[in-house]
Amino acid sequence: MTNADAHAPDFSSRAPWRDRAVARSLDGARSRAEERVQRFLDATVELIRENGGLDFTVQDVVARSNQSLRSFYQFFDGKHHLLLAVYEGSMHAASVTLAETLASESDPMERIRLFVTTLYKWSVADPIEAPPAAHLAVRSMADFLLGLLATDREQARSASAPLFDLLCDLLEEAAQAGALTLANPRRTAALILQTTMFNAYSMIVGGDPEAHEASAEEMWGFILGGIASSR
Amino acid sequence: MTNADAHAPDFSSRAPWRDRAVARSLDGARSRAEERVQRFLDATVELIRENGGLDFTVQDVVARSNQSLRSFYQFFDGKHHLLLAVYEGSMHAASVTLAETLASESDPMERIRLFVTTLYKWSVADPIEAPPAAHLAVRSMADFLLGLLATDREQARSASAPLFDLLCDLLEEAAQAGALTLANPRRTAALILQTTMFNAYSMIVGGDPEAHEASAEEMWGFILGGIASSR
DNA sequence: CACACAAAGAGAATGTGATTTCCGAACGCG
DNA sequence: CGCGTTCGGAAATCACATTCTCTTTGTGTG
Repeated sequence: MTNADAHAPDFSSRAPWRDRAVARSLDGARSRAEERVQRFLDATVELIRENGGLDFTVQDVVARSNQSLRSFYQFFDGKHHLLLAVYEGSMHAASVTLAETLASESDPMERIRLFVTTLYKWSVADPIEAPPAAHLAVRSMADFLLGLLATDREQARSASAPLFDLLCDLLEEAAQAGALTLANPRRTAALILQTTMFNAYSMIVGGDPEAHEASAEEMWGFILGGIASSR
Repeated sequence: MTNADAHAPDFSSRAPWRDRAVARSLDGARSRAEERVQRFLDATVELIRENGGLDFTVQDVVARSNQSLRSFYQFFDGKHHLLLAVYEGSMHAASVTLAETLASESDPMERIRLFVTTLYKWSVADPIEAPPAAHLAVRSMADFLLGLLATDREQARSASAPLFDLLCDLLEEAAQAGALTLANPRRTAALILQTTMFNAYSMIVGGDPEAHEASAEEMWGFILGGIASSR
């Protein structure tokens, strides 16, 4: 959030006047704090990408971001809250990127298909060669997410909301267009998300850990059937 | 595995002759070792059931089973291997119980439906009020399973094999009977298992965390559509 | 300019668990 | 009876998360 996105001129990197102005106007302290928080988040994302999982230490995050333990615990309640923040950011970024991707497609059903296959690819992707946007391969955070589901249902729900809401919209769109009839759009959306995001399980258990390309369509077939029949 | 199952006479609890015979014939040491391993496993299952998760210490397991840390590390490489053993046992027990349940039903499609709805109930059940058999609510071990998927694909695969194989058989049965046409039974089986076992996600994300009863059928509808359309 | 002070870094101290190690008692066997 | 293996008990070690203390630095004020 520190940097403007790529479509707009990048004021932040060359414009000392702006820094000064912002620092002076908006309480200074606040923006400085936000910048420090962001440095922690960025360092965390880097670490997750590098080792494809969550097995890094808080020390690593601190060192990577050139800050101190003291500051870390000033801004975050603990590692758990850091991960939650990263997860939320990741889901949000994913939904934004997806929405952009979807903009080029107008057929409602086709939009849903694009949503599913794209998210699928991100979920299955090797965490190291990260997905295009600022979000992470879902796989890297899957165990955190499950832990969250067990302990803080409400947080899990709200963190997942961006993707969930987007998919709900897509489903209702399709329903409006008469391409689909749904008894319960919300639960259907949840089932689709679940099927897509936890696909690592079936990839591995079902053998053939290679054939990635084929299976995106295969899974879409499965989901499509599930949707279509629920009328 | 220490006790014979309920359908057979229980030789183990009253039959000193048998204990002696076994101990003398099969190398003695081996059976004694197996008994000790089993005590660790039993204690672990108890602990998981009691607090509905994996947040107990190795010390707890040791104390509960009246053995020593030293012995524990003699038999297991670490907590991870203990959990793996418990998970394998759990999946195996689940597949046995399911197979028994299925025996009373002859229609192939109906058998699949029974498989899915039963496993679903176990997966969603409150871990404390454990499922009927020796296996655990899948939910209690879900985060372990995901960790395993990330680190030891091969182990994850083989541990899940009992359920997977059983479902594969059911699918092929149905295919033989002409009730179904499947392009790739193995991947379909994996998708079904995934959808069923990780349903906690969609239960929570999709809101309505209560309505459990309805959703078993709802999910079966989703899966049925997915299967049926994949011809 | 010197001082008070909040912000931020360095890193030692603490606490919880997992994993290892050491020591001595109990047991099976010649 | 004495020897070697097995195993319990408990202390030692390690890795990390989390806290605490002390020092430095930047800033505004008299």
